[in-house]
Amino acid sequence: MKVDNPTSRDIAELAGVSQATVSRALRNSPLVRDETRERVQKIARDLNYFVNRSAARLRTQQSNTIALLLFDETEGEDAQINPFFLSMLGYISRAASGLGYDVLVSIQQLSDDWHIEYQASNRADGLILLGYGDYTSYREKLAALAEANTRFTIWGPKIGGEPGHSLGCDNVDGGYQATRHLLENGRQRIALLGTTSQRSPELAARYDGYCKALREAGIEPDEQLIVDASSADGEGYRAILELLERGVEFDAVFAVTDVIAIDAMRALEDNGLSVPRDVAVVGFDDVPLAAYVTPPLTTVRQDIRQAAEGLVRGIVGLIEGEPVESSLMAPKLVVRASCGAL
Amino acid sequence: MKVDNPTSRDIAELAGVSQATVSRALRNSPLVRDETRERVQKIARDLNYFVNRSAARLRTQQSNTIALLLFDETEGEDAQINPFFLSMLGYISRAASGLGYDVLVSIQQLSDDWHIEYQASNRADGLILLGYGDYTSYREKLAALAEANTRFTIWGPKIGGEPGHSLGCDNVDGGYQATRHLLENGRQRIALLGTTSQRSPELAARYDGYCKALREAGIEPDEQLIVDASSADGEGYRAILELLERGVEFDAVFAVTDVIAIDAMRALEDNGLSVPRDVAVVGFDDVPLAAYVTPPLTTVRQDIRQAAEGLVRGIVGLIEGEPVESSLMAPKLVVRASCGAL
DNA sequence: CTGAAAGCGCTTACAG
DNA sequence: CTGAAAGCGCTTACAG
Repeated sequence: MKVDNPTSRDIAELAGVSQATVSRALRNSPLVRDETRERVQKIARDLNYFVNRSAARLRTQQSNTIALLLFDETEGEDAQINPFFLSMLGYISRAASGLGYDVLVSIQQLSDDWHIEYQASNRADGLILLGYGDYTSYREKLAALAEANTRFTIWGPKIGGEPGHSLGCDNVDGGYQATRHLLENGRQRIALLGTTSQRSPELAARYDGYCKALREAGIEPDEQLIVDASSADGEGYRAILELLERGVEFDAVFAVTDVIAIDAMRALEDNGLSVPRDVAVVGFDDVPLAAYVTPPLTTVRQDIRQAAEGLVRGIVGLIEGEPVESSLMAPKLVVRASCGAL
Repeated sequence: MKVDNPTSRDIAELAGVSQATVSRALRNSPLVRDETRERVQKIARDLNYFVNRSAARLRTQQSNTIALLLFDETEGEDAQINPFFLSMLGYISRAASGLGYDVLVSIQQLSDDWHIEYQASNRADGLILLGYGDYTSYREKLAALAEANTRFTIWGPKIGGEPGHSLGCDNVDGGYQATRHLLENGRQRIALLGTTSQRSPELAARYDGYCKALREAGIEPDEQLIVDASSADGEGYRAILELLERGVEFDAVFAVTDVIAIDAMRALEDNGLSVPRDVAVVGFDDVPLAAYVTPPLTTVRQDIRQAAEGLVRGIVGLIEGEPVESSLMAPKLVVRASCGAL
């Protein structure tokens, strides 16, 4: 009764049926009589038999696997993946598993060109791309994927004309919510720390939302209040210094990322400005640190779980031939102390 | 010249050789003449051909895939995976990819029992288990894996008698380093916040290291200085209050996790004790927050990358039949301001 | 409801 | 150095 690596043939022999019937019974085919099905399944269980997925894959030409390609921005040996994507991974894995798909994870460098291989080699039925939000750098890669009829979905905003399915955060709405919240709390001179360049479409969209909220309140965005800053170390600090140097008055700051915001808060305090009394601050992303800084940072949060589930639904839809549409998710304002509303 | 989903047969036809020769040429077999190999490979490239991995897997009975099973401690819908394991994932993926293996990721609940299936179904050649450090709860599962001849390696300390390969942090050494550092900086009355229970062997080992350092300095561990505390919210705070209530004198605290340490620092400050002037504090883990609290926390760090690479080497060794031994990695003390040494 | 048969696309011993 | 052939373990049309 002990077989080492049992196959469906072994089960068939023990059950006294054909191998085809075993296959049907294990897949709960309605073509099999109840009694037969149960007998076969019991034997399979007793033998610790599991369907050989390699064989099933070859036969069905499906892998029931999704490849999750994480783009690693840091060239070099030390992989530092954006923690936002890392925490998405947990939810992606669960959602995929719920739909019967395995998840293959790979870290990719900008120079890598293996994307197409995943589907072409039958290792995966489709791809989820994380960290490819900056379409401008990846346009060619994405075009090549589409050219090869690869199914993929991407986390990021759709600018228009890009191939493939995407799911993104409505960054315009996020910037709008942040700015509007400051306005509602009586702030009038709201500085923007970030970028207006289309090189970073996600960040530029947050700026657009900022402008929209201001104009809605009858305020024309003021060049003097806008300072360029990236999320690199010290950029937020430097931006505040520049603002102070300009001698322009301001009573609030909207930073397009939490990293910039936290850095900026330090600069404000160092220069004798109290947050939020003198200057209210709002960030974007809700990084784990945001809740722990002093004062705790008001920020805009993207629902990671919803995003993950949307991406999985998207790629599975593409794989199974259902219609899927690219879409944007509404972010949510998380009010803490730094904006002065508490 | 355009074939939709080319197979090795298509390449063979175009190259005017047999399908077997194509297979050999693509795998760089020395049996193939240089000229032939190059001709075949060029055609494959031109056609965007990739070896069908499903077929290769079935034929070779290998998947060249490692399953990474992350244990999720939070039962329920909201997957909150320990960030330490999440960041390990990046390095595991790279190391595996360097050795020619794909990585399949799955989040598992305690109630799940799919572990065996991964290898039995040919989805993976072996498993890496993360978050299964508390052997006592998993002993049965691990025994079942071993019983089924599943190859696996586990992150955690080996207590003795457990089946399978493991790689862990030398927690005794970590606790020893932390305590010894405090002693060297003149602290004599060092409180321990944590647990001595064998239910948490990793934490208990840190306590053992603490005792070892004290005894080496001629100090007998004092029951009065040892307070039970878990990493749950507020436990570190409560532990300090208990210590103060006992009325026992102390000039330093070694907390077995950073979470406890950070919580404890807050309690100390709230009770008018300055860190590190009155009480020096050392934690364990080097969580991201540790560098950002005030004062920055001195702590013990495990080398995530080294751990990841060790686990991958371990499982690949098992798969490829090389001898592998379970081992412990030495952690490293990261000196910041909270211990008073800076 | 069940079985005999074909075939998915490779890899590799065997023969030359 | 190359080819013909077998076979990995399934799933599924086809026939009854």
